[in-house]
Amino acid sequence: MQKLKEEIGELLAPLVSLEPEEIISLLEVPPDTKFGDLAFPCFALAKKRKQAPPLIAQELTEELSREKGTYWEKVSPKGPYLNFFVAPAAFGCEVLQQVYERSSKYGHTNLGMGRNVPVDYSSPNIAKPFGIGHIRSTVIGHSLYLIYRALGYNSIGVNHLGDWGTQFGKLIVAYKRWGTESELENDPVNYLYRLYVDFHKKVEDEPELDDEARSWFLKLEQGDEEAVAYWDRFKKLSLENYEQVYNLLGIEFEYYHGESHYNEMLEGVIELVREKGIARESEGALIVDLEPYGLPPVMLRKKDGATLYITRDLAAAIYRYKTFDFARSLYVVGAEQTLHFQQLFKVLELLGFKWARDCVHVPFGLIRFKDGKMSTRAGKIVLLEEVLQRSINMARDIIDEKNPDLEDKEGAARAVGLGAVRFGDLSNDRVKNIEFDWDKALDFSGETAAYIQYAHARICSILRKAGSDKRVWDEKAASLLSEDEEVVLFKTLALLPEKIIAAAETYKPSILARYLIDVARDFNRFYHSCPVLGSEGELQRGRLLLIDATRQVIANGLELLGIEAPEEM
RNA sequence: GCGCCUGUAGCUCAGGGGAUAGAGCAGCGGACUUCUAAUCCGUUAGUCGAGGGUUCAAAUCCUUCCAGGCGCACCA
Repeated sequence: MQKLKEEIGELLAPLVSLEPEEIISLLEVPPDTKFGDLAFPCFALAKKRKQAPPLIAQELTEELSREKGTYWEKVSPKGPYLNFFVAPAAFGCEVLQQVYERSSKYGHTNLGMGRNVPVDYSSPNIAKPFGIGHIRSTVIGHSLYLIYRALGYNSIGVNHLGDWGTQFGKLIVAYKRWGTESELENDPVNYLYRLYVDFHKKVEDEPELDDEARSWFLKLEQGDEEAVAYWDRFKKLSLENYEQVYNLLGIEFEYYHGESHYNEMLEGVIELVREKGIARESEGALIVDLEPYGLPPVMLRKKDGATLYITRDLAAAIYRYKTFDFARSLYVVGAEQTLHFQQLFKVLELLGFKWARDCVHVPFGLIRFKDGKMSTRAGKIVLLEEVLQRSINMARDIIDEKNPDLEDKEGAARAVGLGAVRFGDLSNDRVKNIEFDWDKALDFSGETAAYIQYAHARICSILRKAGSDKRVWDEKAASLLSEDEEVVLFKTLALLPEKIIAAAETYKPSILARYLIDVARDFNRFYHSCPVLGSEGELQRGRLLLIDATRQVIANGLELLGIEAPEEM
């Protein structure tokens, strides 16, 4: 598609006295393929030429009537638009050859030139179970990590564990007051969670518990032996639980640098802020006044001397820049922390760090219950493991029913079950809140991962039956594809590279997810009207190339969403 | 009170200056002796939250209002 655009840019440039790049950026896709495949809107020329746009389109058409390009074969005016029609044989051939040659790298580019992009994602709070609320950061972040990697960036997964903070004070108080060793041993994470919930219940009647928790956290920050021992234990037990989930999801991080990792750097941050003269004491605490920038003040140190979340985030940001010299630094964190990141980036800017503008908060909406927000404190939470397990079980049931003879049922059930949960989070715009609903989370019909995976499996099945010897590049066969369904399909396949770029630029994997739905739909239509194995000779070879390319596009796309593409299901 | 986000078909959502606003689900009716019917085809459905403005052109940009969500100094 890019080649076609470039061709049109070069072609039109002398006629309309615009730069080819300008023309390319003006080109748009018509709402209906009957109009054409790419349209040049003539509004922009109206003033310059002192002519009505439809007339300009008309004239340009006449000037081009004798021309014909490599990838387009016809232009025609429609109202104010100059519409180009692709030359199916040449274009299809080009697309299929690209996919064939680049195979698992089709759609990948080297835009990033190997520059570093740390992606802060998942980042659960230690001592709380891994809830469904954390899946969004995990799944969206991981997909962005993969997408940036495909664009030639060296993405670096950073799990900014919430392994520091007052919640540890709370846990220590709760455990010391009413916890028991045996229960902790028995089911660590859930037990810690229960202690946490109980703490918040009891604090309503005994507000002094809060002070006690704060003082335990202060002890922890000061290296008190008992406090550190508790902290260490709670952290280890929680990490073991998270790792099970990460293993199931196939996620690894380059760094598990939690908040505690930055403890030694906090004094330096405070020093730096003082040096730059942007902080002041207020009511015994150290704050940075951001009022001139329309933001509330931020507190870097409490009156009792303990630091806060943002102090550690400042240290982490600086550390990441020093360590990675990043092109961009992504924070895949819920939208409820938007203000926090505005403040964080503003303070970095005030500290004189030019790279502050390369820090990006990638927000996403909350997952909510019908009756309100999930709350760890109140114990209202759905465990991620439970969702994943139920989804896998459901997929297994469907496989038992639809494809009882399948060999690797377990693998397919995992791919489909996990894919469904992931896709649910990736296919809609991240900023919207999601209402958690079991039926929806476990729905495998319609616009879902299963729909895409099914198309993939069907293709694999045909290719298996055809035999691998038939899958060789054959330019003549590829240029034979001219049925509507064939043309629509390879035109869609041509879009993968630009969709990956768009997803990266907007930090929205949903663009890729929606695109894959289109690919699967176009394939299914093709499947129902154009027999592959039932066709013969060159045409069959051409169709095999087409579906093989489709398979490749789906596989490459799903991979970037972190979703498996099973060969049978 | 102030700030940020969201509001599109009965439901869940795409589209984020351009041509007739699109999918899925649900409903109804069709298509398996033929490459996996987890599929496909047809059909019903809209004051794009409301008003005002900018523009040749607004669901899309600006503005006011309404509704919901999320934040706003000792949590993360």
